[in-house]
Amino acid sequence: MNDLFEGRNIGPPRRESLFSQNAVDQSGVLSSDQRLPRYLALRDDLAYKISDGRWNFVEPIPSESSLAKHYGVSLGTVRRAIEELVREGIVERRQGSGTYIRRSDFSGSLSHYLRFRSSHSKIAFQECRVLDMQKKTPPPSVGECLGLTEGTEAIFLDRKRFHDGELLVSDEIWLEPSRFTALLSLPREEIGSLIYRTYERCCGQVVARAEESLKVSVASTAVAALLEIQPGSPVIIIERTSYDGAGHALEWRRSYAKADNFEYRIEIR
Amino acid sequence: MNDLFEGRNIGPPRRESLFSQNAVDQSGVLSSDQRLPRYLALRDDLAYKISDGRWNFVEPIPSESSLAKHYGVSLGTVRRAIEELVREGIVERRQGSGTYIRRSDFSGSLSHYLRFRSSHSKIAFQECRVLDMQKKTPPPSVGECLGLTEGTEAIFLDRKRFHDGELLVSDEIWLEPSRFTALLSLPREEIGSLIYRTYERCCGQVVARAEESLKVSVASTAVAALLEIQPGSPVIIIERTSYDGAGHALEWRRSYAKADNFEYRIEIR
DNA sequence: CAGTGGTCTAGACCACGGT
DNA sequence: CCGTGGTCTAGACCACTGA
Repeated sequence: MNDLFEGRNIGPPRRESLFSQNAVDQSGVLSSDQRLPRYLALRDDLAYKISDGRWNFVEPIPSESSLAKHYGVSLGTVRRAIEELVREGIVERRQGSGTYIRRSDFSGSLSHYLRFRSSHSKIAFQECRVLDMQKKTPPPSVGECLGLTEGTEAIFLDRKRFHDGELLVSDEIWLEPSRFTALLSLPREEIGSLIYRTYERCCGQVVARAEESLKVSVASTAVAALLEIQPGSPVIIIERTSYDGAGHALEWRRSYAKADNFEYRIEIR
Repeated sequence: MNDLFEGRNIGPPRRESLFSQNAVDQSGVLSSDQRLPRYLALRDDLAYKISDGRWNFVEPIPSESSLAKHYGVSLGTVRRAIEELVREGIVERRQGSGTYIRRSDFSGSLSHYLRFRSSHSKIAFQECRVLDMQKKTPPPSVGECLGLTEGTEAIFLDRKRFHDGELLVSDEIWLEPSRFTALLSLPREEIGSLIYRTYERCCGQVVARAEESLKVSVASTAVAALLEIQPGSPVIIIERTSYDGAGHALEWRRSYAKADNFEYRIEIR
């Protein structure tokens, strides 16, 4: 039970302040940067323990009061640390139940902002098909992004997304090869639209975070063929790099989408 | 001095709880929804006082301790309320100095994400020119957005933005007429690129918040002429509605930009 | 019903900013 | 130097969840 906690240390009393009531490293806790506020040191330690996979998604992490007791800090400090993690989207609180590790649902992804004008029904029918999956040498920039040495093969997927039968998005996906070998033995039909859940179920890889960029271009003949549109039509290009909890790149992808189906809204403050 | 505070009430003791130590409406304070947590009631009251312009941008709002005393709540509750306002971008704290009302700097605006490939110099030279300014009847959708009755004239501006001498963005701006009449007597040359500062200086109108949407299209002949590009080239269309602190729409604008100069990046969690 | 997070208080010291 | 926000503690009651 106590091994639920073993990890890095948060830091000794830090700052020789008079009011540091707690002998802070009694129970094998605390140590790190010192000048860092305790709630941040705690945040870092919790983030580390979350990323190394010792806690799962279905059970809550240890309760606030047990954390406070374990680390020898006050409840308020624990709450502050957890608030940070909530703000960062790493964790989510459920009153009466506990604090849970959050998986990204990618609701902030730019490809969420594709409108589907063709769908007159309320529920847009979405279908995903993986047309190709093989080991292949990625372009140098992609290989570098995945942390591969020059010339190493990666896993390549060619995927198409349809809405109400209309082809809207074409994805080119590159995966870090050593972590995703299990995927290659999976029939292509079983890699559905929830590809990140497949990564979890089949390869034990959890995407925690991603970076996306969006730009606009006109379809070359090659891209036009991918999307079954006229060359010269405007297309949206979304590139995404996905990372696990430890910050290692797992996936790089580039999506081409018809530009007339895209609208993005934000609020500025 | 006390009139710095007069405004709405936050609410009587709300919830007949035993631990409600403070006779909460002694000094003319508190009242509102009741079931609302106090820190939210306080947040609402502060937001109201900020929006009605009783406090300015150069001085801090009353200190946490004076707010706590005035409202008869604890310091922690005041801090929680202010944290909300910070999170919403309404206010910003400066340690040792005070808490200040924040003006939006629009750093989150989508038009910030225009890359300027033409500029090889480090500093992109930006120039803004207002080509036209007049009273004009806006399209019904714009008039409605500004809260005008059908057929009422608004103030229209045609503005171009250049980078290193190259025309990149064309703006069509519509302003709520009664608040911006002073603008009409200003020479067009004096409305620079910091148009929101002009609104403040010249008309006393402060933009607190805005909503933006982005979509992609191909240039019609009219738009192609605006941007001096070929018809059929891809263009970015950014529409923005700006609001004052009380939530009234001040400005509606639509910007056309060359698509090949746009790249937007986000992080997903 | 026990346990979790949510709200709230009261009061301490610290670090920073301006006078 | 004083006043501001920043960190931290200790302990209370409330509202919700799930067994």
